[in-house]
Amino acid sequence: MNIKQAAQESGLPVKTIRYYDDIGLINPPRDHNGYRDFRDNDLHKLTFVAQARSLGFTIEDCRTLLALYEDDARESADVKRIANQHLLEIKAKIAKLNTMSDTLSHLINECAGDSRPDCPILDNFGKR
Amino acid sequence: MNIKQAAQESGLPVKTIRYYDDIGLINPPRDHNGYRDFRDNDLHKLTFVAQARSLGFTIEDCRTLLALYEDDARESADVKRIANQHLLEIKAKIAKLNTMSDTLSHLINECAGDSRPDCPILDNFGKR
DNA sequence: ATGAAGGCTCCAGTGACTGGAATGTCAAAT
DNA sequence: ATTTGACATTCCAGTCACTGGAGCCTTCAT
Repeated sequence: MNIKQAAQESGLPVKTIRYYDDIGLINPPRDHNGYRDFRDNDLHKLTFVAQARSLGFTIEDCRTLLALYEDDARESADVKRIANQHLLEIKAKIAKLNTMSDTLSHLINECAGDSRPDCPILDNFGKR
Repeated sequence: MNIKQAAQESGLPVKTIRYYDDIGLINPPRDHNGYRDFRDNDLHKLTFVAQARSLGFTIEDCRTLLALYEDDARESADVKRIANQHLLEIKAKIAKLNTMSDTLSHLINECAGDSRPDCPILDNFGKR
């Protein structure tokens, strides 16, 4: 299967797939013409990575998870540890964004938003 | 005032301040020796940008907001519009992260996390 | 034979810094 | 007067995960 179809099946852009090959995340064989030839195995890896990335795992996480995926002797505890660590990071981000959201909402509420220059948002930014 | 003190007062790293100068966000005058000399005005801008950045505004937003900050004839509606737009983006990010968090939490709960290889997390990633 | 569509590689850019090297300046201690 | 150390400067490279584009090659249909 050529790269375009692999892109359609995995939902990843062609460019991204080539990038994943460049960094050694996948390693599809090549045809006589140099074209990548995607088999089931490569396609699985692509969907795997696509899923993991959509959950916010880094590429390096994906590399580790893929290795575990391929390792019949893995221990699910290893996977769970990585996932838990990542979950904590997600939650930390959410907390930070919530704080931002609250602060910003408050400022926006205070601001008249009319043609006058007075603006609590800017006033607040100017404060130390 | 030298850059180090400006960094302490604004809470920004020295490197970041130089970077803000490079990209023209601030424009402190130079002493005879080439050292930047931060005055009240520059310090205000630095704290302003630090605040805005901490709320997640992009550098380009900061540039616009700074211009409004310095513009006596501004209309607070302009500021409010930018802030509202940004608030929407923050909320979108939160929503996305919440989805990730939920999905991941669910998978983690399903995973035994012991020495056996069976792992619903990996299983799910393999699915399309 | 020609043209379109798809493949390939390589280079550069994104955002917002951050680290490091090489060099210059200043104030204080010797 | 010199030396040391802290601080300043610029410039280059790297981060992360792509993304866009140039230039070229292959395949397939007309």
